[in-house]
Amino acid sequence: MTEHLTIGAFARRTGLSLKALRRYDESGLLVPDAVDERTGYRYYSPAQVNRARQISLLRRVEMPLAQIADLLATSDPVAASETLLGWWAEQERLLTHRRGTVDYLLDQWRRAPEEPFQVEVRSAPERTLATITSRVLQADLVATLVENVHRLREHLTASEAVVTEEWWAIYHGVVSPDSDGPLEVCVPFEGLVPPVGRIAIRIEEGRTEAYAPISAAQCSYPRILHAYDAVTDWVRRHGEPTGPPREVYRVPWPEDPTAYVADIALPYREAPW
Amino acid sequence: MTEHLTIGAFARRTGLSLKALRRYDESGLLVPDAVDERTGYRYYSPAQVNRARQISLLRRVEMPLAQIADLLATSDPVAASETLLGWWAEQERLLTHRRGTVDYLLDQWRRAPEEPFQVEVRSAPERTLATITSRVLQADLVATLVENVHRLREHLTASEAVVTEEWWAIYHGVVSPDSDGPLEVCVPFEGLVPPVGRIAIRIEEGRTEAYAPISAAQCSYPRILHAYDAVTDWVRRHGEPTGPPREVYRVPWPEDPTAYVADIALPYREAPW
DNA sequence: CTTGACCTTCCCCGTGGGGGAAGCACCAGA
DNA sequence: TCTGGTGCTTCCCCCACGGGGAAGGTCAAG
Repeated sequence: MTEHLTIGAFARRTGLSLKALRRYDESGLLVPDAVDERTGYRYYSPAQVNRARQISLLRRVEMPLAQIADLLATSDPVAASETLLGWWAEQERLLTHRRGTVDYLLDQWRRAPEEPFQVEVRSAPERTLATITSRVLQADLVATLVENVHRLREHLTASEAVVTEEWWAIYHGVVSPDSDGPLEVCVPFEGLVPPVGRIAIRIEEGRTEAYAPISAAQCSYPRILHAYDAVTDWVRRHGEPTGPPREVYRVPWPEDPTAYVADIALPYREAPW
Repeated sequence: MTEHLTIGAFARRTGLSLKALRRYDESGLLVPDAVDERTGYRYYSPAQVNRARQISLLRRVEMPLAQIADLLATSDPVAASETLLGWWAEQERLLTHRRGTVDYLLDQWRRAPEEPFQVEVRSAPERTLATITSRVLQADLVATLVENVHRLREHLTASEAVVTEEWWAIYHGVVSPDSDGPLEVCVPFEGLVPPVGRIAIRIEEGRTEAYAPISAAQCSYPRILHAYDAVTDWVRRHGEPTGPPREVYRVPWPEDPTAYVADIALPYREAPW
């Protein structure tokens, strides 16, 4: 049982190709037990079959070689299991997000005449805001919004400021699985409030903004992208944006999914043309 | 609005990188509206933004460029939707199968001392078989088994042959998401039966086979791989395989998941050593 | 000894880009 | 009109993860 296997025999036993085995040798992931110095022939030991099969399986689920190396370097099987599980959870998360993107594309094609969005213009006054800025991936977006609004409201009411239902989120960067903002959650108020921890207090200048009201049903990804598209297109036709887009929530979340829940707003300046 | 956009402006509007845009130009997937012959500058039209954004979204879900080209060449949005949906279903199917592979690996690490399989040897007599051979991917495996056994039994009983509960499936090739057999479903019988349609009648020689009995719980992917491993290892230690492995079902499917349901069998010859 | 199967290295191919160098092109301000 | 700075061009090399195949050396059985 201590005999050596040639690369071909080893390939048949493990389900790996010759090309793959040579590459894994090169990269150090799976080095033959012995290499004939004269001929360069690779000889594998039967004891290596197990590792090779694990590599084969991990490649079948498309784990990168570098991560396979890390994983198999973990001696503790419990830790290895957790690493693998974590990686796999990430794969499932990615798939879930992609499903949303596919849905959006299907939306565009299927009901081609998507109900149009009313884009309006309004002048927003200067306001004093309490804000929390964070980098967040799409998966954690809703939780982050809810949590930060709650923290801001708690701080403001504890400071005896006057707050309303109104709040908004400014997307300084794209929030997607590949990109994490930054995202600034804002609650406007009246009063005198100190900053604390990650809560900043700042003045937001007055501005003109184009906005589209959306319903609760339209507010979830990916349908919300249609509203962004509509506002962005409108602004491009009438002028140019002067800042990042935002979602403005002005009422409590309604029961009725067709009821108004928020505005997608984009500050802009009219074109000189 | 009929102005041309430089590649940089177009990139910002569409979320595609300069590199990507140049590559899409090269490959014909997204050719600029105009190219200055003298300078080589690419100029895109605003009307191309839509196509570019679709490409961007499809790339985010990792659809290959060639398939994106096909998809966007489809003029009928209904047909395009169906193509996209079909492709997406395939992605989900792949993920489901990969989850099985991951589970198998976790199995190996977590309960390291997997209950060992009893590998026995038996001599199988020559039999007359009715068989259906088909190429099938892992996803359709169970349905194919059930359906083909049913068709074979129907034909045999209609021909007044004597059949028992026993049947088996011979895996002439690996059945996985990447590989589709061939798979031969066999029902042994006594009597005189003509072939019909895809049903073949053949003699199977007697042979010696190593086998491991498994329970219903062990029969589903990926746990069943452990049984295959056990038999294959045993055979390698005692001789060499003389044919493809099979799953032999000898009793009706039991209620109790821990009850015996099948054998994983591998014909083999004793080693000359 | 021959022959066929098996092994070696080497290079090019693919996909979908990223990084960066070298060299023009464009536009605004002085 | 010159001069930046920015933007655009091509070109080449790089990544992962191999597949395909050429050219040539090796092994083992008949």
